[in-house]
Amino acid sequence: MVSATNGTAAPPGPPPGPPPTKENPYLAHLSPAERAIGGADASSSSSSSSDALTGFLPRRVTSKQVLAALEAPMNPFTSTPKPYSQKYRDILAKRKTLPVFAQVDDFLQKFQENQILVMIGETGSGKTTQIPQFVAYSDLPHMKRGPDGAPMLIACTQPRRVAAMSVAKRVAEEMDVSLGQEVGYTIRFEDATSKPHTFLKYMTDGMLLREAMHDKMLSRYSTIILDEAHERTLATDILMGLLKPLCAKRPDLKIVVMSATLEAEKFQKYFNSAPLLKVPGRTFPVETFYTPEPEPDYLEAAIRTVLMIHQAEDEGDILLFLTGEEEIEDACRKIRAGADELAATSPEICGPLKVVPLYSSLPPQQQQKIFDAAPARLSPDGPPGRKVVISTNIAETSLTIDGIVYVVDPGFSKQKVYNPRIRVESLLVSPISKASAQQRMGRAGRTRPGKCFRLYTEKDFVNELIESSYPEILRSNLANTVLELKKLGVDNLVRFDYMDAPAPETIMRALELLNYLAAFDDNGNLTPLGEIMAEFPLDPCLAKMLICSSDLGCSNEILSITAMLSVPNVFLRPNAQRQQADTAKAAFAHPDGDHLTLLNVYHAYKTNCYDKDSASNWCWQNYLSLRALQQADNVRQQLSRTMEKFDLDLVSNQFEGNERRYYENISRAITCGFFMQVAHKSGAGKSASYTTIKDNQIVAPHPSTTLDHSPEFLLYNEFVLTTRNFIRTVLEVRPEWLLEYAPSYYAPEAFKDDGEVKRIMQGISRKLKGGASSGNGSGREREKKKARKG
DNA sequence: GAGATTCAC
Repeated sequence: MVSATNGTAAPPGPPPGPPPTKENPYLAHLSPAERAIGGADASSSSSSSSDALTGFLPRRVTSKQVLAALEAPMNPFTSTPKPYSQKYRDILAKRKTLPVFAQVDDFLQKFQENQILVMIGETGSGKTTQIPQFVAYSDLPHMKRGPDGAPMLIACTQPRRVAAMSVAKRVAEEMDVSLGQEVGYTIRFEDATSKPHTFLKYMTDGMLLREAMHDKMLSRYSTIILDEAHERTLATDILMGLLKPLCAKRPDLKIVVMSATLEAEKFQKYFNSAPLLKVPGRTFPVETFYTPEPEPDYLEAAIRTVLMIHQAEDEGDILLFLTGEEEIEDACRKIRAGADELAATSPEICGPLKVVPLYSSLPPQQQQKIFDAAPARLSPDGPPGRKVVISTNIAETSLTIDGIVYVVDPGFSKQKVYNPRIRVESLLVSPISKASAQQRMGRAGRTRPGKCFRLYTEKDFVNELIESSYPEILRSNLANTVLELKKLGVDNLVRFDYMDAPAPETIMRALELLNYLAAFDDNGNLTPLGEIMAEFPLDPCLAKMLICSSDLGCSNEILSITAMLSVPNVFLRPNAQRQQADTAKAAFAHPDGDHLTLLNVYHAYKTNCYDKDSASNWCWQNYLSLRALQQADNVRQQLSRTMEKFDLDLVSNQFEGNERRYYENISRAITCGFFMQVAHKSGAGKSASYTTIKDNQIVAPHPSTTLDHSPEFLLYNEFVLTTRNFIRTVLEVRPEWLLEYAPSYYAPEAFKDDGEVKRIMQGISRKLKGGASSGNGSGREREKKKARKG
């Protein structure tokens, strides 16, 4: 039994767990009544519901037993006995044809004999729906009780909310139970589970990570299944790093890591050579074509290829992958023009072509169009119509379009990159990985055999494309993650067992920031403030600003601003109506900065939108995104609950007759969180420019700003690297506040170079020291006037 | 005087 902790070759035998008792070593964790499943006590009223599970020994279940139980008359998973419905049997017949079903035996054996199991299940294998059910027969979580008296749980994590919801719904149907009872899901803003009944829970990976913050042992879970692990989201990576050592402390906990395609070896190796189970997929063959020579202009080549397919290939829809909104809209226009020309010149060969763009910021109504049928042929014996969807990589994983037969893959996507030196995340058009290329190709073979046209050479595919995309953890600012890890009890962040360790500089940058924000003390330990900050689903700067706002009497306002900053841009600016949109925005503009403008918008939204109709009308008239505003409202509610939990008062300062003060306190609170993101003006008049403090990057306020002047100090929410260095969502701040709320960061000694900012800070701190002896307020007031002149 | 790749708490 020595190897039980590391998931390697645990010999067949009693599973690790509670100490054995006389009657049945495997049921010791059950209450006496529950132990009777073996058949000894048949008099209890609930026994009939358990008939199907008679003879089941937890984690020593055979495929024969499972297959028999699936055919039983009564559902053994419901709390009161219930006969299976006809629908259940119909679905069961279909389930049995899934590739995973052929491997129940293999799965159960490997699962039961090992603590950790790695599974490769290709698309269409049925792994996401079936494996958790197989685990349920083995774990019997509904008959065990966790530390809080509720049933034990099987978790299956997903990177996306929609997947968690839709799979849970499907599995509830398959098990003939109601969604939210025995089978449920948990995603942000929505918990469709029932504590006394749920034993199988689908959830987003981020949600399980949040739960781990409050229960480090994850003691309610008997098995955790990490699905889509190959996507390597930040949350999945952190979860893997937490679960690996947890296995030693929880010998009864089992882990299944499910992944598509390659890289299984990497997962196996990481989890101490865990065994591997391969399940074939069920897709149609896709023939792949490469270009003989590299294409100098992929956009032009893509358009040409789509039109070529339209002329020369059999009926079937096309999916083209491009990198972004602008490129997609551009390609749509050009392909429409090309198709019109073809239809005019050779109507006997080319039928009608419907061109549909797809990207995430498109309103849902427009996104639905990807599911429309291809246009009909113009005459009964004319050439068939065709649909072409031009999409970002949203169609690679998040959205599946049935009926695609041809995929055109230029080999590029926009990817996030992080530069820790200047603490900036930016987007870069980069070559995709082999794994992405495979994924794109697979989209052609979902309903029948297809073709994939890669607009690069085979040689480039083999030699130039990396195997898999870099995991998110290597491409992100980790401030938030580092805070979370500390809260999760990870002491040494550098020695944490990452599957791929981030650059030390990225971690150092995060630690530094958290130390300046006073979330970490100088020894790198979490402060009481840091403990609270970690509870907010926010970036550390936002969390700090929100927490500070209570003392400044403006938490209601900062709460609204935080929510607005946490959702996509609320301002719409359709190409054809830019001017009208800008005029509409001007009505909300606050001259001192965009944060205050956002506050105006939120207030206006709340006063003008009291029902569905008023909301959509008002937003439409004001060029605002209703979707984003509703989301902001949702976020605001969630944050206010966290505020209450920590007794952070929700308060406002008086506005009437006190406007200047009202806004000043809001600006001060924002400064508490964002003092590290401030730029200083150099030069004057039209030649004025801004330089970020300490990082010394030359930046310009983003043209979308509502600021109407050029203050000496400008705080920014975001640094964006596009055509130039822009700072977006900016706010005028006073240098005295900087020194007041971040004395160590702005102490004159903390500046390496002698610059103007250092001199200003020297001046202020001298005055403050002088003023301290002569009282408080008046000295500071004089200081402000002085600073404004300078 | 610009321009969002996608998810997640």
